[in-house]
Amino acid sequence: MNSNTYQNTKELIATAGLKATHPRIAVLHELLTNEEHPTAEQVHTALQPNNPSVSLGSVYRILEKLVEVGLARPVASRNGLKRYDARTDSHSHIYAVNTEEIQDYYDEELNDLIKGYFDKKKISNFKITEVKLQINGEKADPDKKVTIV
Amino acid sequence: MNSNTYQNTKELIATAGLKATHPRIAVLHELLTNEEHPTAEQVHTALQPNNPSVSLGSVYRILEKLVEVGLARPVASRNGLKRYDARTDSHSHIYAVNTEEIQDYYDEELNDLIKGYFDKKKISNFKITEVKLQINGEKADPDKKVTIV
DNA sequence: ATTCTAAATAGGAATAATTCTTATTTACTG
DNA sequence: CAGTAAATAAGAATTATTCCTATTTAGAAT
Repeated sequence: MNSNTYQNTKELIATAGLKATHPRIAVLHELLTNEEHPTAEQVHTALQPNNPSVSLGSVYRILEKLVEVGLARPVASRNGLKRYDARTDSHSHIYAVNTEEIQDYYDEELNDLIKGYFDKKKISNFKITEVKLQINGEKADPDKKVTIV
Repeated sequence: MNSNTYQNTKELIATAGLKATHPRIAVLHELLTNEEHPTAEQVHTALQPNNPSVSLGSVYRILEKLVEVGLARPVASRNGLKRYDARTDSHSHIYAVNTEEIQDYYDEELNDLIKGYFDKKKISNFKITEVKLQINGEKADPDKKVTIV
C-alpha cells in the first residue's frame, strides 16, 4: 500500500491506543479495503503476497483486538464462521444465501425509519448499541452486485 | 414428551417428506420448545437425559436436514457458532452482546414498516426471502428478558 | 542514536466445532 | 413379515479458532 495509506492506517491504530505494529496495519488496511466481510483465513490469504510472515494466529488475535477498540465490528453470519467489517457507520447487510456473500447496504431513509420506530418504543432491561437489517435472499447472477434503489 | 406432542412433531417431519425417525422427532421437538436459538451441542446436551443414544454427529446432520426442508432456520450470530431457530414466522432478533443470548422479537407494525419500505424499492439481481432486524445491545439484568413495547 | 522493556509476534500445538466414514439399525413400503 | 434405502451411532477426520512460548519489536526514555 502507498505510504500515505500506510500512515493513515497507522494513525488510526495509534489513535485507538494500540501499538502500531506492521501486522496490525496490514490487517486493518485489508479490512478497510475488502468489503466482503472476510474471515480471518481470508484476510490471512489476502495478506500473503505482500506480507508472507504475518501468521494466521496473529490475524485472529489482531482482528479481535480491532473489534475490542472499535476499529472493526464482527458480522453476524449463519455458516459458523467469524467475519469482520471495518465500516463503522450504521448500515445493513444483504445476505446472499446461495453464494454465501454478505454485501453492505446503506440508506439514510432506512436508518431514519428504524430510528423512528425505536424512538417510539419503551425498552426494558436492554441498551441498544446498533440495529441493522438482515436482508436474506438469493442472488441471480453471482458475478454482479445486488442493488436496491 | 407427551404422545400428542410426539405425534404432532412426527407429522411435521413426515409432511416435510422426511422419514420420521425418533432422533429427528426429538431434535425438532427440542428446537420447537427451546427458544434460545441453540447450537447443535446445546440441543444434544438437552436431549441427553431422555435420549442418551442420540449422537452429536446425528444432531448436526438432523439440524441441517431440518433447515433443508424448511422446518428450521439458521440464525446469524457473531461468535462463530451455528445456531438454529424453529420459528418460521417473520420476526427479528435481539442480540445481547454481554450475555451472548439471542431473543426473539415480534411486532406486526415493524413487519409492515419493513414490507412497506421494500415495496417502494427496485431490487436488482436479488430475490428477498426474509428480512429481519438484528437488534444489538447489552442486557442490564442477565436473569430477566428484554422487553420492547 | 541507543537502551530497555512491555507488548506483540511467529510458529506450532492444542482445543473446539463441525463434517465425514462405515458398520449397523430402522422406518416404511409392499 | 420381509426387504431395503435411508438413517443412525460411534468415532475418526477435518476445519476453525485459541493458546503457548521463545523471540522480536514499537516506542518511551535518555
